[in-house]
Amino acid sequence: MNVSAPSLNTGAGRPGLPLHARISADLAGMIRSGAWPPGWRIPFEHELMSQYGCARATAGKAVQALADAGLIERRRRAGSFVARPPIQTAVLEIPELQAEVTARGQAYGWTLIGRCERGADRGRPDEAMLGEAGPCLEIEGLHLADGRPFALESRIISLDAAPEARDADFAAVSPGGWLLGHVAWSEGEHRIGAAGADRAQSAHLGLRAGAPCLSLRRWTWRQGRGVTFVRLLFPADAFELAARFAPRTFAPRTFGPVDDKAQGG
Amino acid sequence: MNVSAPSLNTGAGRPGLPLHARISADLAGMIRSGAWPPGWRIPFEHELMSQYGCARATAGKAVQALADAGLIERRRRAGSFVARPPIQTAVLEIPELQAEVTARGQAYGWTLIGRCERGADRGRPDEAMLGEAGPCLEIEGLHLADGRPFALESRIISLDAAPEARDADFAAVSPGGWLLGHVAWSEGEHRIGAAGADRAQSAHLGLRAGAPCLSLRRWTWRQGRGVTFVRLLFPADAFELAARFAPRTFAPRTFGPVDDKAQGG
DNA sequence: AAGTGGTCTAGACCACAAA
DNA sequence: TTGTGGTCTAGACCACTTG
Repeated sequence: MNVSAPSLNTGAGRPGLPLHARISADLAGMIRSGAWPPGWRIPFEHELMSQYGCARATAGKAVQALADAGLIERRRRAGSFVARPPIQTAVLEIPELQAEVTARGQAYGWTLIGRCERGADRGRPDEAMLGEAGPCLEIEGLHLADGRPFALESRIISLDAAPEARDADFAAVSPGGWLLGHVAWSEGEHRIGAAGADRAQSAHLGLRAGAPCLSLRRWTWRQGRGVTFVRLLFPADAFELAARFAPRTFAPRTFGPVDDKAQGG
Repeated sequence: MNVSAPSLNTGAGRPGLPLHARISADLAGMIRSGAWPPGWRIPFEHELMSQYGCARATAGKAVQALADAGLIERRRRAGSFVARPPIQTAVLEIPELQAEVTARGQAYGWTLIGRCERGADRGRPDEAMLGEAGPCLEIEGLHLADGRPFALESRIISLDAAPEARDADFAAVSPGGWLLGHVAWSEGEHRIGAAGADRAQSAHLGLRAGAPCLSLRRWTWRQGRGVTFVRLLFPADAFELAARFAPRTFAPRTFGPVDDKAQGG
C-alpha cells in the first residue's frame, strides 16, 4: 500500500503564466485544498526539476514564493514543509478619511478645533511612545461627512521631525492630508480599541456622554524617530475597519503608474 | 551642477549577509532615509551589476525583493521607481484568546452558554455572507480571564464544511481552539468596530447595558465555501488590537521548527 | 528602434543539518 | 557523511514600452 502524495498536474492548464508561477500555483493548490496537510513535505527542488523539466533556479523561485507567502517553511537538508495556517494574521487597510467619506457619496469636511505649539510632555504615555522629547504641535479637529461629525482627531506632530508643519495651515487642510505629502517611508503602529466618549469628546461628536466609540491610535516613526501620534475617535455606528487574510494568490503581477520626478541621470 | 543621486556605499559594512540582501538593504536605506524620494528612479540592474560586481540575477533578486516589499514599482523599459509610502496598510495580529490571557499571567477559562443545531438562516446578514445555506451549529460562550468575563463569543459553524463539529465537546474546548486543528488553509475577513452591549450581552459580560465594547467579527472560507462566522465582544477596557506597518526588513531569514507528519516518500 | 525588466538555463560552490 | 537549500555566475531570448 503506497502512501505517496497526490500527484501534481504539472500545470497543464494555466497557459500564459510564467513557468515558475504555474509551479507555485500547482503547489499552492495542493496545500489550500488540504491534499497536503500541515507538516507534509513538498517535493524537493530536484524533483520539481524533473517533473516540470526546468532548471533548478526556476523550481527554487517557485518554492521560495510559497515560503515568502507563508504557506511553507524551508529547512536545510530536510526539505520544505507545509506550514500551519496563520489564522491570526491579516492585512488591515486604514482608509484615508477623506477618500472614505467621498466613497460613501458624502461631502467631506474638516474643522480645526484647536492648535498649539508646546514642548513635549513625557507625562502622557501616548506621547512618550514617540521617543525623544522636543517641541511639538498639538492639533485637534473634526472630520465631517455631509456636515455631520464623523471622527474626532487629536494629533501631535514632532517639530524636530517635521519643522515645516509650523507653517502649514491646518484650518484648510487636515494634518493627515498634509503629512501625506511631507513624510517619507515610515514605520508605525496602530492600536484599535473601544471607548466611551468623555464629556468633551461627546460634545464635539454630537453624542451623549459615554456613547460607545471606536478608538484608533497611530504612532509613526521615521528612521526610528517619532514623527506623529494621532488618535481618531469614531461614533460606533459611523465606522468599521475591515481586514482580510489569505495566502498569496500567485496571479500575474500588475503595474500601476508612478508619477515620475525630475532628476538627473 | 550635477543632480546625480547620492551614492550607494555598495554594502561595505554588513558582512555576513548575502550579497543580494546587502544590495537590498543599501537601496532600502536610500529610500527610507528620504534621500531617494517617491518617484525617484533607482539604478538599473545593469548599473548595480557594475557597482557591486555581481551577475544580473543577483542584482535582479535584490531589486525584486524591494518590489515585493512595496518600496518600489517596476516598469519595463522605464526602470524601477520609489513608490509612495502606503501608510494605510498594516499587518494586524488577531491573538488566540487563550494565549493572550495566559500571556497576561491570568488563568484562562471557557464557559459554554448555549449550543443548537439548525438550518441556515439567510435572514441574518452576518450568516448570509458565508455563502451557501446548509445545516449549521450555533454556539454561544464566554471567555474568562481569572474567572471574570473577557469576551463573549457567538459562533456559527457550517456542518457541511466541518461535519466533525457535531461530535465535538464545546463545553470542554472553545470552538476557536477546536477549529484550529480541524481546518486547513483558509481565506477570511475581519470587521472591527465598536458597539454598546445590549441587555443580554451586558448581563453575560457583567457590564451595564450600553457599555462600550470592541466588536470583532470574522468570516472564514475554505476553497470559497463558508466554514465559520464568529463575533467576539470585548469590554472596552479589556482588550486592544495592535497592527504594525513597516517596509520589509531584509534581515536574514530565520527558520522555526515544524512538526513533521508521517508520510510516504 | 533601443533598452528595460521578465524569464530561463546549466552549471557551480558553500553551509548546514539530518541521518 | 550526505544531500538539501542558499547563493551565485555568465550567459540567453523574449515582451513590452517608451522615446
